[in-house]
This record gives sequence, C-alpha cells and structure tokens, in this order.
Amino acid sequence: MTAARKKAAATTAAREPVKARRNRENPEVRRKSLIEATRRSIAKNGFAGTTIEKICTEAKVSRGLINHHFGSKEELIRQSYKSLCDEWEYHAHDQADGILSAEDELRSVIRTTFSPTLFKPEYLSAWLGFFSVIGKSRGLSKLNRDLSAGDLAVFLRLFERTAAERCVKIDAWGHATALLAMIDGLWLQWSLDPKSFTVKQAEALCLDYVDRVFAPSARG
Amino acid sequence: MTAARKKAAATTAAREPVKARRNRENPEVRRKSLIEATRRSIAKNGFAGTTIEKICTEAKVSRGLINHHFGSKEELIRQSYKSLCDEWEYHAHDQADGILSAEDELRSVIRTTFSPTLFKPEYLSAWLGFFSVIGKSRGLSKLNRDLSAGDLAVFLRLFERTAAERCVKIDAWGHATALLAMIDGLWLQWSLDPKSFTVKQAEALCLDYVDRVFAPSARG
Amino acid sequence: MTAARKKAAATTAAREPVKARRNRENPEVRRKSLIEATRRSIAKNGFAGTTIEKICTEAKVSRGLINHHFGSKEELIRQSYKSLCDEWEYHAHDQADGILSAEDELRSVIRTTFSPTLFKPEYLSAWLGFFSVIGKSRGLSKLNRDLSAGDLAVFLRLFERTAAERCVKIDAWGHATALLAMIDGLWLQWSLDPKSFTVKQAEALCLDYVDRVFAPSARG
Amino acid sequence: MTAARKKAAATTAAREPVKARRNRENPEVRRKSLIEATRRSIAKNGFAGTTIEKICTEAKVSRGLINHHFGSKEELIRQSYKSLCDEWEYHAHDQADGILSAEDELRSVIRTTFSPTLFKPEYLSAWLGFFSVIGKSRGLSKLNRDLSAGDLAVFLRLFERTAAERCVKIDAWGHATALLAMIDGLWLQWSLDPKSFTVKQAEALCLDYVDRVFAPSARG
DNA sequence: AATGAATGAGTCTTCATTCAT
DNA sequence: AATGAATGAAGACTCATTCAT
Repeated sequence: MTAARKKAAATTAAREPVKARRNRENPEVRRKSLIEATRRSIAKNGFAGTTIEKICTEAKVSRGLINHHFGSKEELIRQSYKSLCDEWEYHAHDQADGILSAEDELRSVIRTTFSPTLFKPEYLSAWLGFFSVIGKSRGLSKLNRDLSAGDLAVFLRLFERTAAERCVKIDAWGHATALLAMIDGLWLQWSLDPKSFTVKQAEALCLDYVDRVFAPSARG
Repeated sequence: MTAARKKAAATTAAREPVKARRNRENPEVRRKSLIEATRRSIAKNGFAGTTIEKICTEAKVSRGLINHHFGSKEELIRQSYKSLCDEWEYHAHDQADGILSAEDELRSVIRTTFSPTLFKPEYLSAWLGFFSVIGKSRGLSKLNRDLSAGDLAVFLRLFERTAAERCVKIDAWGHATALLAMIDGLWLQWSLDPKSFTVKQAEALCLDYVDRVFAPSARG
Repeated sequence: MTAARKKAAATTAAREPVKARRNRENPEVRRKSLIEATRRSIAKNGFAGTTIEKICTEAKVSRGLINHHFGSKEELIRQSYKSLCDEWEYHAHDQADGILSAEDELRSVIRTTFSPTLFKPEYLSAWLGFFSVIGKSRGLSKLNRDLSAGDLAVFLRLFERTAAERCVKIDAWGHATALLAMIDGLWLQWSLDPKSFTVKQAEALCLDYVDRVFAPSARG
Repeated sequence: MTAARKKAAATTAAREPVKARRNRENPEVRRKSLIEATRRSIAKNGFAGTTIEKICTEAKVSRGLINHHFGSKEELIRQSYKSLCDEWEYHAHDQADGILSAEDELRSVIRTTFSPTLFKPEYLSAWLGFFSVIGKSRGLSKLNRDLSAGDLAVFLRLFERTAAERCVKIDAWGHATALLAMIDGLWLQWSLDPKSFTVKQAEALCLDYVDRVFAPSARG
C-alpha cells in the first residue's frame, strides 16, 4: 500500500510551510559551523547581544536548527566556550618539540601567545564576551578553571625547568602566576582598546619579565 | 614533551547519530504499530502532550515516518480514534451468541464493559485524551456519534427484549441512556482517580441498576 | 533635580514601543476577567487549542498581561480550573435551606445540576477541555479529587438522611456513587452530542433513579 | 446544613499587591541608590542577567522609577559604569601626599589596589560584568579609555620619578603598562576563581615586579 | 516623586512538515 | 520504505518602556 495522502482535516492546526533550501550537511560539520558562528557573534555583538537569530543568520541556517543540534542555546554556548578553551590549549601548549631548552621553550610559548593565530580581535573579543557569564554558570566555570589550571601548569613547569637548567632558585609558582596575569591583562587591555600598544610591544614586555626573573641579580 | 596533545574535541554531540537501521516493514503492520503508539502516547501524555516526536519514539521509528504513512498527524489521530472505537465495538457488542436470555445478555454486556480487556487505565486514558477534541473535529465527532448510537442501540434492544421476556412495560430508551451514562460516568471518575472505587464495585452498581429496573415495584 | 531624559546611547537595544490604550483595571478584577476568558477559550477551542494569544484576545488585553498577573500560562490554567471547581461547588452544594426533607433536598440538588446555570454548553465544554490534563498535572489532580470527594459527600449524606427518614436500609455510598456517575455520564454524553437527549430527559432519568432506590421493593 | 459555604475564592493572587509606600526621596539620593543597586545586580547577575526588574528589587523601589529618574536603562548603565570608574580613580589615584619618595608611593598605590576597599568580589564582579559591553558602546568605551589612560599616567609618572630618584634609565612606559596588565590579569583571574591565590600573594607578585625593575642588574 | 498595570517587540523553544539520502 | 537534517510558523515567556493614578 502506498502512503495515505488525505488532506488534513480540522483537529490540529494545519501548517503549510513555505519553500526552503535544504543544504543537508553532516551533523558534526554543521555543529562545528554553528559553534564558529556563535563565537563570531559573541565577538561581534557581545554575550548579551548574541541571539539565536543572529547566530543562525551568521551560520546561514534556519532558526530551528540550533535546537535540533544542541537542544538549547545554553548548550551551544557551553560548547562554544569549550571549543574556545580547546583551541587555546591546542595552540598554546602544543609547541615544544623537545629540541629546545626550557628557557627557549618558555619564550616560544610566550611568542605563540602573541602570534596572529591567537592574539587577534575576533579571538580576544570572544573571550571577553564570555567573561561576565563564566562565573554565573557552573558548566562554564568548571571549563575555565580547568583551562587556567592547565595554563598555569605549563608555565610552572617551564619556570621550574629553566631554574634547574640555570641552577638558580626561584618562586616558580609566583612567576608563572605573574606572567599569566600579565598576558591576560595585556589581552584584556588590548581588547578594550587595541590602540594602546602593539602586539610586539606586549610580547616584549612578557619576554622582558622572563629576562628579569632569570637575570643574575646583584641583590643575591 | 610536557604539552598535552589532545585533539580539540569541542563538540560533545547532543545526540550521537546511531547508525540508522532501516527495518523495512510491511506498511500495514507499520501503520498499525504507529496507531498503537499514538494511543499509548495519548493515554500517557494527554492529547495536548502528544507530539509526532513522542509517538515515533514510542513506536521506535524515525520522525519522518508518520507523514510518510499517514500524510499528516491529523490523519493519524483520526485513525487512532477510529481504532479505539472499533476495538470498543468489537469487544462490547460482539457478545451475544443467542444462547442467553436477553436479561442475561444485558448483564453479560455490562460485565464485559468492566472486564480487564476494556476497563483498564491505558484504554480509559486514551478515551479521556480524545474527549476534548472530539467536539472540535468534524471527523472525530462523526465517529463518536456513530459509536454512541451503536452503544445505545445495543442497550436499547436488550432492555426491550428483557422487558418483553418479563412482560413488563418500561422506558427502554431512558434506561438504556441512564445505564450508558452510568457506565461512562464510572469510567470517567475512575480514570481521573482510580482509587475512588474498585472495578468490581462499579460493575455491581450497574448490575444493581438493571435489578431495580426490572424489580417488581410496589408502586406499579 | 528633574529626571534625566537623555536619548538612549548604544549599549542596550533601543525599543521604541508603539501607542497603546491602557485600560487600567483593578488587579483582582483583571485576574478574574482573564480567568473567565480562559474558560471561554477552553470551552471554545479545547485545551490543546487554547493559546495565550487567544485568551488575551478574548479578554481584550495585550499578550504580556497574563505573565504580569499570573507568572505563567500554567498558573492561569490552574486558577481557571479552580474557579470552575469553586463555581460548581458553590452552585451545586449551596442549595438547601434546611426547610426541606432530605429526600426533597436530594431532588433539589439534582434539579440544580440540570438547571441552566450549570448544565449549559459553555460550562460543560470547559470541563471537557480540562479532563485530558487533570491526570497529567499534580495541581489539577488534587483539585479534582477534592471536588469529587466533596460531591460524593453531599450525595452520600443526603442518601443516608433520606434512608433514615424513610427507615430503610440502603447502600448509601453505592447509590451516591452511581448517581454521581450517571450525572457525569449524562454531562459527558450531552457535551459530545447535545442532540442525543434534552436536559429535561436527563434530569428525569436521575430523579427516576432516586425513586427506584427508595421504592418499596417487592423483593425485600 | 451540609453544604460548605465558602465564597469562590478562585484567584490566589500570584502577587499580593502590598499597599504602595510612596517613600518620597531626594532625587539625588534616589539616583545614587539606583546606581549602587545596578552595580550590585551586575556583580551578582552579570550584564546579560541584569534587568530593570532586578535592579529595582535590589533597590527596593518600583519598576517605573528607573525611567523616571534616568530616562532609560541605557543611561543608568552608563552612569553606573561612570560611578565605578570614578570610585576607582578616587581610591587609586588620590594617594600621594608628597611626603613619600616616588618609589614608596609606587608601592603604596599597588598596596591600595589590593586593599579590601577595591580588591573585593562585589567590586571586581561589577567590572567583569561591564567588560563585554564596553567595546560595544561608544559611551562606555570612552569612559574606559579615559580611565585606562589615567591609570597608565599615574604609573608612568611614578616609574619615571623613581628612575630619576635612583638615577637609572628604564622603559617607564613599558613597565607601567606591564604592571597595569599584571594587576588587571590578577583581578581577572581572581574574579573568575578566587581560590587560585590570595590577595596577599597577588600584591607580593606586583611588588616583586617593581623590585626587579629597579634591581641593579648584573647585565647592565 | 512614586507605583505598578499595561503594552508589544523580541527571544527562546516547540513542533509538524518537507525532503535529500 | 526509512531516516533524520532542515525549515519556519507558532507558541510561551521576557523585558524595557509608557502612563494612569
């Protein structure tokens, strides 16, 4: 038997949808594209200014698709933040090939941080957009803490190893924390006003900090 | 090297696309299974809470299949209500074997009504779910009127025949109507609160009514 | 200092609302009017067909007002059902003035039930609309159980007192339950198809039941 | 009589309209109170989670008052941010009494920054809440740039004076920028996760930076 | 000055339906 | 025949703003 094709009767409201393009896509690909659109939108419009409508327009899909793929806006936001964290981790940590000294590696990580891949408006703005909500959401809070801890661990270890190479004693935790703070602060400042300094200058300030940490002090 | 090398696995898929099983099934069988799932869903979630999604989950098929087989939700609802009516008619009317007296048959029909086959939550809840829309839809309305008329006819005829057997004059239409109402009322009450009385008690009340109708009255 | 009147800057989206009539009303009155509109809408469109939009149109107010006064559609529905229950209780129970015999009072209550005040389409349809959701919602379920229990108590007591007056022994609970069921069944039937019998006929059937309960039986 | 006589009290008001107290207040005072409430709300709920309703609840006034005093939410936000900036400037810059050496003053400013007056969750959270919108609004952007420039000027001058006192040559602008960034980064980090370090530790890191800047290096 | 009822644009979410695969 | 990605209309709810009192 072929399918029934009777005209809908009267009980349920009949909805006669209009024509539409259906660019069927692999779910994984589509999800990624929506996550990227979300990050772009947050960078562009801020967190408060990011709506499902805007994200979908950005991704060139219809409004219903987000709930189809993510169930809710909140989940999309969470995954977008996660993608941001993952991307940062991937680029920032995945540098050393073991051929460098600890100190060179430390400098290399700093340089990566200020490389065009990471230190660019679209990227920083996305972070900025998330800041005010990270503390309000359990999920985001956790992601952020993990990321911070990871970052700190990387710097901590590099400071420790460098100190070992140099045969000096330093407060590795303190310097790792301070350096991380300096980087974050430069990011923040630059996001709010990109004209206050150049990326090269920012990088130089951080490298200088490392210099000073390991500079043979006349005090000691 | 120190750095973690995890691939950015940013998307925790909201739904893991389980490889689709295409259980090709006989259309007739599939349709029946969908109708049953619809009735179960209406019993479980009420009419307003019944969505295509839920029906399909209940039937363990994909979302698109209903429109494929029925053309619209509307039509599926109609056929589900029809199946409910048919089932009731089949069980409630298909009793008389001609071997019983009219009065015994009348009692037999009442007992059937309160038998576990018909007087069970899943069944009554389904009816309940339809009530509020029966009046709104021409199609359902018609089905319901036909069913009621059929029920009444059965009782009417049994009351008439019993009266004839007993050689008494009664208002057969009135008693048939009253008995039917009592049965419906007991159903309704029980659906809304199954703890208010037992099925046995309900049955006894109806049988008692028949007793009284044919009880030699001191008045007459 | 007078209030600041500066033009809104840029951060938050500026919304320039259009003109509107503001029929300011006492909240209590407005709430009642919304509840009535809800009942009308459920009677007219069924539960599934009742939307905030339709209720507000019915009440001639703007869409946002329901959330202002009730917080959610669900709460409005609950209060509407409660008002239905209260109204029924008020009219159905508040009859006897103590000047009647128990039996006359019983008949009086039955007559009230079928009076134009209660036994009218708008009223019955509203009940019908609620049926399918009563079982799905804790709140409504509780209200309904209380109402049923109250109704039963009224009839139970009247049957008991009548039996006492008449000095006969009867199953008062059974008859109260059966009579209540008959009334409900007649309501239901009439809601679904008002042409199947007249109100007078329905009333007569119930009164006849009372007659039979207290008819001096030749059996006893 | 049996029947209950309760008045149909159908409407359980969602909100009991407590008799309005019209606490006429000095406009200036009222405005200040609203601005503070706004800052508290942003600290508590983030920027996106701050609504007029919440602010008014926080300030214990009615919903209409904000538009009465500020004309729009927008303007209230702007003035709230301004008050935050002013407060910061007042506390952070208003230190120098001219009785201290430049270096001591520099350290004093740092200590003030990490004093309980400024380095407290409510305060930092408010900043955090504004970050994501500062870049989106011309008004806020301007305020922020002015503030940053002022901060930088203060540190710049202190570094220059200290260098003069010490008769050394330093990149005052660079160190001021770096120190400011470190402070901001520590704030940010601490806002997002107050457990990652203590205020004392944060302060020590900044003071240590100053030490290093002026430490007689073996390199030079 | 103050209140809170009223409005309606905007936002998130649901869901029947379509259709490429 | 079957799946589920995609669509968009419609729904509930939010919220800045207006204004009668």
